Amino acid sequence: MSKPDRPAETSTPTHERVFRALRSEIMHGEITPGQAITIRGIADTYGVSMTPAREAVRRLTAEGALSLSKTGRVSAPQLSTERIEELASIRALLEPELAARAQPRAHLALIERLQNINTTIEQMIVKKDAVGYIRSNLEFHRTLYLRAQAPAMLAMVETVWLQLGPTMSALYARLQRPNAAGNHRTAIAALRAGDEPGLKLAIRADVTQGLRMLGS
Amino acid sequence: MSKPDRPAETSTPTHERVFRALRSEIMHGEITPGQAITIRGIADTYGVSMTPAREAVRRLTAEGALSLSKTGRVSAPQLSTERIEELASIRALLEPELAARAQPRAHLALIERLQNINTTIEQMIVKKDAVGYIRSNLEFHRTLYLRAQAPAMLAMVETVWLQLGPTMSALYARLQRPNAAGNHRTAIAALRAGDEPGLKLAIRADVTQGLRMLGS
DNA sequence: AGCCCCAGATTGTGATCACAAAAAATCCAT
DNA sequence: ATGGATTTTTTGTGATCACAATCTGGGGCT
Repeated sequence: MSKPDRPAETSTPTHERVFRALRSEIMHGEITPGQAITIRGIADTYGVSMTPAREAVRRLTAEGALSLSKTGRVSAPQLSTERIEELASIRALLEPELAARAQPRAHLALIERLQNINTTIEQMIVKKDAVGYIRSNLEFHRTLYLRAQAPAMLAMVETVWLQLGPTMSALYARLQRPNAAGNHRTAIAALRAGDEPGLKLAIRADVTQGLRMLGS
Repeated sequence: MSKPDRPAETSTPTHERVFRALRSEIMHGEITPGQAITIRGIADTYGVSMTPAREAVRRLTAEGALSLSKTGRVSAPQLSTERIEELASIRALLEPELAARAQPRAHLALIERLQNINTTIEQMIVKKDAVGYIRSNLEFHRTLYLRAQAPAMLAMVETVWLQLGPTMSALYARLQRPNAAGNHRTAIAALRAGDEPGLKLAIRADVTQGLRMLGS
């Protein structure tokens, strides 16, 4: 009898596609701080009209990923030293909690995934690949935090990552990367041992050390 | 002759106006969870076209203030119990820190302002005015945190308030309000005494107690 | 009565246009 | 050539329109 069939699965809207693409670029540091962003530029970069481009920009500015001047011009934000330290503080408050919540749910496969990601991080450090380093570093944290079953808290942390993205990429040379892999190893060991205080400490150290000396 | 003169100071854009108005309504609990929101409805409520209404909705959804179904319909979010507790946890992590940062900068005038707001809160409790209670309660917290000089952290906390707004209003009857004023008094006393641990404890108690038993 | 199906109304989405403000390029007088 | 005024271009903003998907009632069939 062939019911009407539902072949036309509602495709994801254009503004959503553009939003996701831009957000990924910003979070992974592919945008330079202060770089001018124009709505029309986005529109014909992605081959769409102004409307979805504008909506994507609105969402991004709402998340603090883009800052707009009084005249409405948008650009990737130039973060002040105080702002960087503030965002680092937020990470230091939320991420240990996420790690602690993930711990009881972390099984062996997850730990192995984390180790694999960590070797990728080390490779990126050797290759001095800023974008690759940021991407795999965030993947490490996200992989762990996804187990926390705390989507709102994870979303909040991702917003912070987003705001830090362009700055971290621009100041990549000043980033204290050597310790990152070490802190991650400590975290993994604590995860294995079921040592919650140690895990929280390692994550906190990773976050604060990595972002130290970013403004000088 | 006669220089062009600059009388037309660029007025705040329409989408900004609509956004602020909607955001305030949501944060203060004037929207019922699950209530359907239509772009055209917003548009002719505020006497504007669809474009700025859509942009306001986009920003609000980016903040989690509105949730949209797969079909694109938007509504005030129905928070699950787990989500409520998660948001309460975020408040419990961030707000004590904001209070602690505000403390060294808190002078006498601020403390008096807080006391005045607190008496207003008590009046709202007596009058059983849900919206008034939420509004003045948030004003109490915001007044304190503004002194923390931590705009990013405050913005993050406001986002959480925004997400909780409709639910808090709907479940107003279950809110443990009697203790609110008491916790606030404890916080004020700690503020006066320069007792940072006491202040952080009072704020944490206020946040967690107030939101306890919101899902049953 | 219960259920299904279809027509009409509602709604989100994307494109296009007109307009004003701002930025950039150009020109002119010194 | 240089600095300031002016013209040209760029850009954000808001409105309107067309279209498809969705939702809503109503009517007819079993």
